[in-house]
Amino acid sequence: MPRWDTMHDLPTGGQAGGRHGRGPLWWHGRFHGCGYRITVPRQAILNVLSKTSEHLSAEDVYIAVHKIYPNVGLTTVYRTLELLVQMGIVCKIDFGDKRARYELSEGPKGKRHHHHLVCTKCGRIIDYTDFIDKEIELLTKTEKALAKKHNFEINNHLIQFYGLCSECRKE
Amino acid sequence: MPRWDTMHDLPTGGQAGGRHGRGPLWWHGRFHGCGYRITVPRQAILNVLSKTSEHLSAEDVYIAVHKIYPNVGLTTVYRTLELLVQMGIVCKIDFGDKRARYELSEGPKGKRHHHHLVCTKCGRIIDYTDFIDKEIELLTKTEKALAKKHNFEINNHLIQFYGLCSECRKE
DNA sequence: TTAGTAATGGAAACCATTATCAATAAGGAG
DNA sequence: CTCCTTATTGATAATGGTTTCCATTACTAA
Repeated sequence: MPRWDTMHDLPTGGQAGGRHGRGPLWWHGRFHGCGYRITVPRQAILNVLSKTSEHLSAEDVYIAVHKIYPNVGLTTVYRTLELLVQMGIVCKIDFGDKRARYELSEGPKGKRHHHHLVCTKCGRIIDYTDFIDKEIELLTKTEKALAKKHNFEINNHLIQFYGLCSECRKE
Repeated sequence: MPRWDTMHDLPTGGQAGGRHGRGPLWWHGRFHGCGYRITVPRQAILNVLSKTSEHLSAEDVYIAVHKIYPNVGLTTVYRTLELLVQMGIVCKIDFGDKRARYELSEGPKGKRHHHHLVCTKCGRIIDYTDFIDKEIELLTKTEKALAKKHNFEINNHLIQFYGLCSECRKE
């Protein structure tokens, strides 16, 4: 049974190194800077999010973490995800299926920035990155104008398309 | 106490006439066409939605309807809103405050088409219509390309900006 | 080592939304 | 207008994702 005092056996390296070009554990600084502690559950949760390109629900994360650290509770998963969202490290997305989903965020200008096509019938999600450049251009312009007109400080945006995926169109 | 057999006292005219240029009760045809019945609760709910420019939650609608027709239940409100969404008459929006909100939809090309600025601190919602033309242009282009590439039939889209409203920026 | 405080996890509470099901009313046929 | 069929309704109970509580545990600094 895993123990809380064995943090060192956590697989912390892996993809994180190259993916963001910030070396492994790049988020440690962020945590320390905010006065947050680096704990096993938090590392495990971030690790799960780093290793997938899927849109995980809190329960998905819980199950994945639970396989390695059965002691981590669902409550902690929710709390940690909320914390990460608030820190801007993770994006919380709603696809209309009654459960929030989470993915690592890379900021609007990041390489992996994408939006979603949501199938309203089967719930399938397709990520797309097409037109991102023009999108960013328009968004930037819009953001500036809106910020000026409404004195609104824009930090994030959401774009989603809803419709029927190729499978569901057949029927 | 209102009775179910007094449908005729429902205020059905009013804004509906000019707003859509379709005359009052324009949705009656839609209902009949789908085989749906026109009932007091449904009329009352559509009436409430027609008379406001706010983003009402199911409970908001329930309370408003309840003032005139105390017999209408919350369940029916949920059911009717769901039906209207499915018919495309109403838009269901999620602002991240845990409750769905509803507003009359006017289609992407309609005059009143707008998007939202959501204050992540106080929850305030600001409608905006700026850049709608350019937005529509990009969206149309994007929709076409995505539909082609992913064989996805796009029926709707969602754009939202998140940030801090003028009030919340002060603190 | 020792406080002091952040973090955790199990259980219970929350609360918007749905399912159930008997009672009721809309709309068409006669 | 009346009857009949079936959609619709509404009170209540159930659901299920998310939060709250709170006693326990584990970092961190001194």
